[in-house]
Amino acid sequence: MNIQKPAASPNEPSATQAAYLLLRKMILTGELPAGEKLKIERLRSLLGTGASPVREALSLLTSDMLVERIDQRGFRAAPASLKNFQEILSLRCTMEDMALRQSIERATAEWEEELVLAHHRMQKTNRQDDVQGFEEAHKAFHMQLLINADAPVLLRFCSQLYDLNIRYRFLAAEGGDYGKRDTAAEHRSILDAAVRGDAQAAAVALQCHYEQTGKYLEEALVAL
Amino acid sequence: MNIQKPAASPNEPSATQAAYLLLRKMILTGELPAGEKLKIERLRSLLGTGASPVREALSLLTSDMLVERIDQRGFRAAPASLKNFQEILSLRCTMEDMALRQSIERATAEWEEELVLAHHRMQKTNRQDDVQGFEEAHKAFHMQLLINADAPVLLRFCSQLYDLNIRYRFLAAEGGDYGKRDTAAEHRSILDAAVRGDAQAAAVALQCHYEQTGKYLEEALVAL
DNA sequence: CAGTCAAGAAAAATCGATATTATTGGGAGG
DNA sequence: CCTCCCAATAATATCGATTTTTCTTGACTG
Repeated sequence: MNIQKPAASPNEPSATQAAYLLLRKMILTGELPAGEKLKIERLRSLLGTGASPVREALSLLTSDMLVERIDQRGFRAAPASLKNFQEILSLRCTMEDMALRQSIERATAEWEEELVLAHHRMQKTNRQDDVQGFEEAHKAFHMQLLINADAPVLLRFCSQLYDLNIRYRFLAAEGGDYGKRDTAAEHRSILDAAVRGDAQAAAVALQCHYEQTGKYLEEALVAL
Repeated sequence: MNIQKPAASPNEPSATQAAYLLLRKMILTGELPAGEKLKIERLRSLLGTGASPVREALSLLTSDMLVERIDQRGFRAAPASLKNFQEILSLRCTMEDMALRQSIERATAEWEEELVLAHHRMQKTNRQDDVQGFEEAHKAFHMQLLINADAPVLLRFCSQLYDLNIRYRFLAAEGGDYGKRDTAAEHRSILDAAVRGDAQAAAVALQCHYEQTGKYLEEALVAL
């Protein structure tokens, strides 16, 4: 007849999941600085949970290359370096290029609509106003560009690399100032090319988007 | 007085590490079939250890895409499919190509020597005789080809993809029969080109190596 | 007879305590 | 004064038991 369990408890996530999400966010935003030792006891009390979920969450974060695990001597937030940043940027360029082209090649009406939607949602968000919300929408847009490639492993890699990159954005500028760039225009030209079905133009626009990001962030990262 | 640890034991690995290595091997070789539910209790008794190390090992294997984790309903061995195999093969082609070219570009005497050594060790091993040993040597050779690229993230991806691919080899043919292929010759031509410093030739030889593998395995995998 | 629901069973997730291993700081010997 | 070794300390890793959550089954209702 009706929905069984709508409101009250919409599937509470496990403690591990909660810990995973929170720790991930803390590392991405730099709240847990790169290279920092991650002591179980400290995180345990921070999260108000037992040691097991914490350890498991950290193990999962290892997969995302956000945490390093050294057998018998604990965990630490993955170190950051200019070199690492450059490698990530370079990998993103080739892998997202590949994914984007495949995605556009297989374009469907549904995908295009979702893409336009994702772009719209991102536009509607003001980064100054709601960093968290913007970041989510921004990632959603970029992933939507690629998702139609129907290549789960490639997608996963791209998602990982995206997150690793985000971390450097926070590292470079606490406030998240984008400088003088007109990212909105960059996004729009990618969107337009994608919707037009012009894989080549979209790929070029995306590359350009990344080169700009790279140039901008490298300046800020020389301090590392 | 209290004999703590006769230096004899060279750093016993943690239970988690042991569990990780064993489970990984069992999944790669198909001893734990693709898609199979991985019940903690069963693995716990199999490994003769507690639940925590098992769970942690499974969490780590998630990073390698060898295990899937579904919140609150446990773990299962990653499913296998022809499509997944093809994606992995295709990704390997582009990523290893990239890594190999970079690696050769930066060639040094030490690297070349290590490469020749790795090749020699692989040649010396007979797969019929010692599957485990051959597989290790084979992976060592392929990774040595790429290691000089000095790109840790890319290397990690390649290593992951290699392992995922290995799994399909075991899936396709228990005995590990390589059919009528002369893999030794293929390996040699890659090695020769690499040592010669001819990145283009090496990359082509490697691609060829993979195409052969792909063709061979696809035949055996149609059953999936 | 199909669908619903609840009790029981099974499994996952978590906790609290303990065993193990690394790290640190201080003192003896060189 | 420095180095090396050892005890004290801190942190990690692991265990065993308990708590939730999911899955199964079978009786009941419409």
